[in-house]
Amino acid sequence: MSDRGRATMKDVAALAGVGLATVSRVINGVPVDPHLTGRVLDAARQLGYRKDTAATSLRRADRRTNTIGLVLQDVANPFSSALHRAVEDVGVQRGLLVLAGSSDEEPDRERELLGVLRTRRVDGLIVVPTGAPDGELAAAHRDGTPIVCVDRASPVPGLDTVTADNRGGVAGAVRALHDLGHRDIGFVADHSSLWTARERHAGFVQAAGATRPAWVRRDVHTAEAARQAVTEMFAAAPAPTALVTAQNWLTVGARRALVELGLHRTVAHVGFDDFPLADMLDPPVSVIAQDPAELGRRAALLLLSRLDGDTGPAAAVTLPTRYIARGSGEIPPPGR
Amino acid sequence: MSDRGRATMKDVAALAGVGLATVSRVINGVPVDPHLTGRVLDAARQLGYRKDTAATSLRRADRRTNTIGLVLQDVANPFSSALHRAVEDVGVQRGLLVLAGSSDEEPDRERELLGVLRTRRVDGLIVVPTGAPDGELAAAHRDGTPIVCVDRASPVPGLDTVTADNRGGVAGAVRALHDLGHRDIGFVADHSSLWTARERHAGFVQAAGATRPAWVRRDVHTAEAARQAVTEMFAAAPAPTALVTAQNWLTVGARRALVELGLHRTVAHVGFDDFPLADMLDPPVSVIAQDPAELGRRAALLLLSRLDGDTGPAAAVTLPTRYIARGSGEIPPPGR
DNA sequence: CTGTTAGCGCGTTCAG
DNA sequence: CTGAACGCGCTAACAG
Repeated sequence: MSDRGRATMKDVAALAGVGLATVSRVINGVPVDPHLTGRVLDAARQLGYRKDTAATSLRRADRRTNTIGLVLQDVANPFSSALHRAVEDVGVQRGLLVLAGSSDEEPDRERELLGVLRTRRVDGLIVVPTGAPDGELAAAHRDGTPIVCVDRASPVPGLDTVTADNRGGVAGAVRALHDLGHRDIGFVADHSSLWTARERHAGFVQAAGATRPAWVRRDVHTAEAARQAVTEMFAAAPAPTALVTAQNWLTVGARRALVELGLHRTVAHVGFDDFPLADMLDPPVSVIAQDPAELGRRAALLLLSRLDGDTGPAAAVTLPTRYIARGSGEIPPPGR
Repeated sequence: MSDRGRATMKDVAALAGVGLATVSRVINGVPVDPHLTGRVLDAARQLGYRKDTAATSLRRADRRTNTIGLVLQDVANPFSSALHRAVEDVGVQRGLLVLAGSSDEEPDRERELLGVLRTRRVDGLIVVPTGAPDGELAAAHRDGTPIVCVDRASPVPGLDTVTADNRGGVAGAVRALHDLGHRDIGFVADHSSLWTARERHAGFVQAAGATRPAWVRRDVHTAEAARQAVTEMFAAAPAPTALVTAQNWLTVGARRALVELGLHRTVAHVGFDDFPLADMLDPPVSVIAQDPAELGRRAALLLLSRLDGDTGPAAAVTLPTRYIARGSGEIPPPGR
């Protein structure tokens, strides 16, 4: 055996005094004479043998690497990391490892990541697509790599998707505000290049109808920008009596502005997407919650079924959202 | 060429009308006749060729896979995911991909993950160790795989470590409370099996000296358990005038208890580890902050230097913590 | 059931 | 400079 570098099957075979294929069989659980099995396992243990996944997948007929690629917006983002964890949990039961990367919403970075993952010959891909037309995604699809888009619609036709009912969630919350008596409702959303932001806006328009343009702020991307947008919105007269913010960081920035203006107990406020400690603010923040873990779990299960040979038409799973009334969304308009 | 499955170097060579080795040279940037280079690149583009990382690393002399393994407590935990992102950012500049997994503090799961990562022949490992003696870690070390332990001390002698100054951070915060006049200080910490929990406790003891046993609660693992522990601590007389909680979820649970008891504006409270929205609670929560991203960045840089051949003795980097005064820790004791 | 042999796709000799 | 031959560690097909 070589003592620099790891032991190989050949080393194990030599030490156990059996053929190479017998070692392969034992290691892979193919029935073999129990006596030989013992000798092989002993030799393997003695040498600290671990089989080489790269060589295995190179030789196997199906070329499986037991690895799936996961392209997220940002692995450090709570939404993304909850999704990541759910994918990991499903994968681990099948012996799949996850290669995760962050696109930061940049199409170039997304392409690069997908390229590297393709080079790694991952068995499948789960992607939160930036939405830009993406040759790598299309190429991976043509290569026959199963791909599931999650959280957002696919930029490439024919891919499985798992998304939340963004539109319906916002529309429902707006209707609830309307039922409370609110007629003047403001709206703050993220970059319109994002499918989710467009969907949430569509839900708002669907339920709120036409409103003053100054009360609808789109392409707001950071908590700080949301703080400014909301400050402006409520500095001018007339101001809305209720506010819907379409992303969790925007919700936090908006709340900060409302506190600064002394309006946080006066203006009704509902955010899209739940966040930690939302219930510990004063008043607690009502939200339209989606379940990132469930999005990830469903995407992973869908991918597994494709890996198992399911060749049915592309699935489009839509998961419901859930309104969580905590207080901030239940404030009535003035004079009611 | 094969149309099912991807194009190989052979396919590219055939299409370009050159030898296999020439394609290899062009793809790997070894100088080649510019005319041939063009033909090869054209053919590669035309076939959507991507070189196969598995085959590459199998054949290369150094066996590099350009992959590093990252074993975290939980990829979905904000601390872990911030660290993950920092590792990714350092790695991406070197073309390294990250295989991340969650140990959930379970030694068995940790061992299994490390085993799989070893099978993948990752170039290096960054691990938040559970602390249990771990044969896989030791074996990987013996194999010559560079390993950096981060956030916690290494269970295996001779590994590089990057940790925060847990002990000094807590001791400093306790001294600040003492300077404010506090003499009766409670303490709540996580499982004593965790190195960080033991260090933070040591820092508390070092600065606070002997206190009533009922005011020191260890092995408290969840926000809910912290809520109960703090409720009990302040239900009995005498109760402390200040409280230090040694982990962010425990801090949140403790604050919940203080609010329920109506003591959140009366009892001084300092938490270890910052968390989102700590500044938006009332009163804002003072914390001993560590920088998970910096921990990850330093660990990754240390790993890279090992990959570059640094064979110096094991490094033990300790990063300072930073006290963030927001209000809750600046409440004086009654009658002062 | 076991052993032998031939490649998987690529990098790296070695001749030309 | 280029191309042919070899082998990395393993599995699949075959022969015994």
